[in-house]
Amino acid sequence: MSSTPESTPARLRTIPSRLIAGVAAVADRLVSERLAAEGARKWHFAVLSTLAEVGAASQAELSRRTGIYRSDMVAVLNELADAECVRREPDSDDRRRNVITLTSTGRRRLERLDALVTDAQRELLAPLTPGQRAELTRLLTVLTDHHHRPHPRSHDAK
Amino acid sequence: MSSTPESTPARLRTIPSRLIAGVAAVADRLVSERLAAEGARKWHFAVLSTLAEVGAASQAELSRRTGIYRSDMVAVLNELADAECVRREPDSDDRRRNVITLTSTGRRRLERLDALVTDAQRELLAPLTPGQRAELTRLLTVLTDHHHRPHPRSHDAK
DNA sequence: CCGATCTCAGGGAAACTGACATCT
DNA sequence: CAGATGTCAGTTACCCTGAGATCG
Repeated sequence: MSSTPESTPARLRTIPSRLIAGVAAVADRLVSERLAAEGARKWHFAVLSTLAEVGAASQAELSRRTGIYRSDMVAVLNELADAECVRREPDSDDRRRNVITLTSTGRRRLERLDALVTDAQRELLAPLTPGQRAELTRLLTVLTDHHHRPHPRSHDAK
Repeated sequence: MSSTPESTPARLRTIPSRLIAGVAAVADRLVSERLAAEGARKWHFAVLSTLAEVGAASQAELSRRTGIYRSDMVAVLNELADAECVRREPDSDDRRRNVITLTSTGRRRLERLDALVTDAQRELLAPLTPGQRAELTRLLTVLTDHHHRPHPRSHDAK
């Protein structure tokens, strides 16, 4: 198998957290490479995808739904707005907020990015049977649901 | 349960690469927090664990086996050497190399860190039955083996 | 000359913290 | 007043590149 004379020690290789980190790295690379071909990054996809599903939203809401920090959201939205994929306008009902809206340009861009992401998933899961893919998704969902938010990542209010 | 009215959109929530990234983040946090209680990080554990399994090794070999970059390995070994967990001495057979050896202090430290890491795995996989844990490990192993190294991460020659 | 090893000097993306002014 | 929001300025850990010096 491995052409290298050296390989990861058995102890390390079977530690679940390391196994997961390794697969996550592969997955991330696959997705990022595909998106980079269109000059996009995964956050762009996450934001566009969220907007398409829930309609217009404030930046804080987008932050919670995508897992991107408020602070980092600013730059992402700047990029998307520069590319005319979203519009950012002050909310007249609540003047602290900006209302982010998906443009038709953004919708078309999302379609392309979505295809790339789907492609990457196919490549990632290629070695598994359909049943195994479903089982993997199921197990991962159980884990995320269980360890779900006491996590700092989505800035949950308490 | 989430007290927030907002949640991740269905489309995003079911994308395998995002699912995996989420679990990987949880896993990483669990492991890192436990190790931090002993003032250690995961790289320390990886290096000590590798040394315990394969005996003395050069830095480049450690780099390949653990997945840490040569460049970053320097600092990790400095820390481990400062804590007297490893010794670093020039190789008399090949004077380009340093031979890294696990000390008895390092061995004791590894025992403690290993317990912490094992603990973190237990917590991570707590919501799964033993059978599910085995299945998850199996699926992840299939994926890592299949996507195995055309990867840049371990500086494979060729 | 070619290649491997160790080291250092960075860059870039990402995760995260803290602070501030503005608004409800 | 407490709390949410958008923004900016940071830090930290990682991932990764490149280059130089030494050596086989």
